[in-house]
Amino acid sequence: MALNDTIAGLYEALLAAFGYRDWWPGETPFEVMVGAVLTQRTNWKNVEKAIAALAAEGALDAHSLAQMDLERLQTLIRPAGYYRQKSARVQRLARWLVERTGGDLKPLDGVPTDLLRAELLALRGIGPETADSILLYALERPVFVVDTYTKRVVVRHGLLEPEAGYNDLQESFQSWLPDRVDLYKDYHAQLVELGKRYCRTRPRCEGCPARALLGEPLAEYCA
DNA sequence: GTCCAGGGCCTAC
DNA sequence: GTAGGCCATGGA
Repeated sequence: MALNDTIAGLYEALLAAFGYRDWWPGETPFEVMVGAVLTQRTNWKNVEKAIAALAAEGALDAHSLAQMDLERLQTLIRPAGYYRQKSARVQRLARWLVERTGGDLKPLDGVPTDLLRAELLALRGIGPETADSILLYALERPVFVVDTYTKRVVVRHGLLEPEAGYNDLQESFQSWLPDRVDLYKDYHAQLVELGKRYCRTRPRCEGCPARALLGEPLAEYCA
């Protein structure tokens, strides 16, 4: 079977197993942007608490966050962890948007995805996954988001070498899949669910819905 | 008590 | 250029 078919088939299998994930709830695209930073290496439940605190403060907009006192921001987002780093990251993102568009997301519509990605990556604290999460989930750009689970699944089943980097994984998925925002969104969500359940640092492969398509994982990962 | 979560940066070899 | 340390809260 061609790899395109395998990867497409894997999505169908995951969808059947887990159901549509309806990922990344958020009242506004800006809230999704903020969440992308807050969720770095952090359980989403904790992020929700931080976002709720920002919402209660009426601060879920670029202007509010751009000018908020840093210590106040730290207090509000504390439940999301790494609050000293994340407060600065969120504020840099907010200030970038204010300078870029006056604080609105609409004016970004005409900006090429590659240019936006470069601008986001230039912000300290915004790496590839955070930038791509913003592009895909907040700005609806067809960019595949790679995370640690994505790499684990792909490498353990021998689809790519362990040396493969973020861009290798991203380009591979984008070559394997049709260029569709809705598919990219849910596929990433499905891979996260798969990873959480079956593909942690210590694999628990019993019942894994990916095995039928991808085969048994390489022995070196099954110790 | 231990593990881990929807990363990214900085520093040392 | 890459391995290792660091950031921090909260739930299982």
